[in-house]
Amino acid sequence: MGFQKPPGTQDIMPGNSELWQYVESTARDICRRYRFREIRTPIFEGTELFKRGVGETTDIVEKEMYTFEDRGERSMTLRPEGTAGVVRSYVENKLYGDPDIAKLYYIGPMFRYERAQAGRYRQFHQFGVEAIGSDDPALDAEVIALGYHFYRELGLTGVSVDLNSVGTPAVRAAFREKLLAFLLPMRESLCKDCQARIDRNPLRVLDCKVDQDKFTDAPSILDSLDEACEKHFARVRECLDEMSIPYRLNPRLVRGLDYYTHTAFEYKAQGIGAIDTIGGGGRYNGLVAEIGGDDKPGVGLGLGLERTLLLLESQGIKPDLGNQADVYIVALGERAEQAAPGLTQRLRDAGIAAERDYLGRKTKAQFKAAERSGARYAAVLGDDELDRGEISLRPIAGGEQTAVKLSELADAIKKLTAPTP
RNA sequence: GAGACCAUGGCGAAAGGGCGAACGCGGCGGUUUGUGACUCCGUUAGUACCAGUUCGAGUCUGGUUGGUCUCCCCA
Repeated sequence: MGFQKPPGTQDIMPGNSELWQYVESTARDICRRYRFREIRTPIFEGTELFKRGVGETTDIVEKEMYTFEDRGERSMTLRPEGTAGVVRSYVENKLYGDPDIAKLYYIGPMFRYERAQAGRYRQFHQFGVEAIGSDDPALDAEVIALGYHFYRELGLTGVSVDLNSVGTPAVRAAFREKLLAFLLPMRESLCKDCQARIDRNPLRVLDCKVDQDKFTDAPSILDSLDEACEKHFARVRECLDEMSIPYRLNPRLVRGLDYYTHTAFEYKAQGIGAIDTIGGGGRYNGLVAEIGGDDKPGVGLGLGLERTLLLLESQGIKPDLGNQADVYIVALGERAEQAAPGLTQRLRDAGIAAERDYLGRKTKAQFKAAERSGARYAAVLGDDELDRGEISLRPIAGGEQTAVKLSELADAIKKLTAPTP
């Protein structure tokens, strides 16, 4: 029957879109305070960018990208994450030439071809920030703080920060060997998934839910860090402590993108089905060079907006969205209907959210519509009022209606609907 | 990529092969030619789609599409 939206996508309808706007404006205001500025990059890029940036062997690149050939026979991909595009833009626009580091944020859709489930969609939205140009561990901490601040500002509780250091590529390679030496002998005793993971991504085996207890003696990456990594990580933790940002050390935390170095972190919360990660990020010191720019270090995060919204819902948080009308014009009779458009326009000119009936409905139905509109007052216009150059303001919630001069209607409404503490 | 469950009006929800698809909410109209939230009355779908079994299917079978959830992985 008719057309349907593609699987794993959503129509964000009125009533819900206001909630999105609220979450987005919260993100923007956080960024204003942390001095991150918005960047808007294309939602598709050349496929090669993601292969290079995200990593050829990641799940994202191997099986989740929306890749297509454009009419010029170039391979394009709908962005599966935000960092690669931002870094590309950083390099292309030569931001490395700026005297200050780049502190950028974005809000927008991402695309991954996966089976949808609670909190997972094929088109989803991320709020992300990237700070490029400094290796200061304080910046890692600031990015972590920003995300934590965002959730707290929305009123969410139970959001925790998992923190790890994944070192440098050299550190990781060495650790990988150590880990394999530990895992391979016990290979047969591990669950099926882990046996497969040993080959693909041994670091992830430690995260297994089934075999948790078998890994108590497993080597920890935190013990394998070299001096520079360790120093950086220690300073990150020190900064977080000073900022009063709580976190949980999780040496088994591994992120799904290849570009992370040193700091890696995830925000976790319960309440979205089987999913507990609501956002994450980390440092990516080799990425800018990989994309073809100067060897600039960077750190960033990406937060799932759908997951944030889901969490708001599961925690029963309902912000006042301010999507109600201020006044509803009830027109009684033909003359009133004649006068209604002009009257409505004058109110809107004065900054008032004015609604009226366009379906030729009877009085009773107009009052019901007035109630639905959320307006606190109905402005009732009939022949009597019209003759006297007046209009009646009737409180929707009940009570006496008062007559107001038509010329003073806007002011009267403003006075009546002014926010009262 | 694999699996489980589900699919009736704007919404919620009945009908476990058979009279005109109950009921509630909501909408519209009337009761009350122009001042609503109460009452009463009327009205508002043919059961996601396609095919099959049957005298007869919303109810059984198969397929398609979509949804929910889970594994994998992540936001």
